[in-house]
Amino acid sequence: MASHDPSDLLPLPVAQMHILLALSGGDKHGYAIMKEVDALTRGSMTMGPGTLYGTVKRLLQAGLIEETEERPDPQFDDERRRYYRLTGFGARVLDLEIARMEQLANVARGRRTLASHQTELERT
Amino acid sequence: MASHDPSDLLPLPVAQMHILLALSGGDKHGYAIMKEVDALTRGSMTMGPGTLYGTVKRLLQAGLIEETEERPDPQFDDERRRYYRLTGFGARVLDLEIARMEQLANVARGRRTLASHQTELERT
DNA sequence: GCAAATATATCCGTATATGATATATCTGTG
DNA sequence: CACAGATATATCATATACGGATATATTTGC
Repeated sequence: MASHDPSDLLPLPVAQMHILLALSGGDKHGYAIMKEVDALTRGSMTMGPGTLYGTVKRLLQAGLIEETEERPDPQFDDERRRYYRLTGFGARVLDLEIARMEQLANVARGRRTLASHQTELERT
Repeated sequence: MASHDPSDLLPLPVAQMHILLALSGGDKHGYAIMKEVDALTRGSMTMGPGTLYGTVKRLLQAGLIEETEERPDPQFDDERRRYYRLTGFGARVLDLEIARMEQLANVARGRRTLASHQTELERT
């Protein structure tokens, strides 16, 4: 276990954020995470296996996700699968990351709409 | 000058996004960008010179920003300064990146509220 | 039976991020 | 005027992150 303060991990690398977001909808195995990321970004971000498994390893090590033995649907399961779950800590980090993105987007939106006229806040 | 399709550059690395956002408020020199990033993120992201000048170099190379000879306030200027300006291309990329963040944040918000665990969001 | 999809994993080159370090100038204050 | 502290730019080395290529094996559908 590394740091206990979730804000120390911000800003979260994009790949990590995507995986946490995918897992926020429930436990998933690696391959399912890949497809979920594709769906969540409407196909604009395709995550390959290199990014996925490398990032999963980092997330496990940082305690943001954990592997679980529970098989969501034991009847139709595939033995090869390894399921991952968002930890409480991971959920807090994800919430903070979402808030960070929203805050930035809001600042940006404000600027882009004002962009035509030069607001001159005086120099220091 | 690399690719002409702005969406090829997404997702934008965080440092690049911060600098473009800082410049969206008007031309700025390096040191001013650092302080602006600090202000825009309410002090939660402090950008050091290593990140700043390295990233500026990449942004110049990618054609997202350009150096300008115009001195915003020639009377009280500092010769050492190098001013940077968002290009039209850079502005398009920034807009797309903002939209990307908003889209992700919206997806995330939807999920988090369905997650049935009470997050302590400050009441507005 | 066989092809395609599913599933995991690692390697490695490239891209990014960042603290440390260096250098020099400008500004305000005593 | 001397001096400190802020301003300003730049590079280096290291750490971290990303992503294509490759490998291997199983499962599913036809």
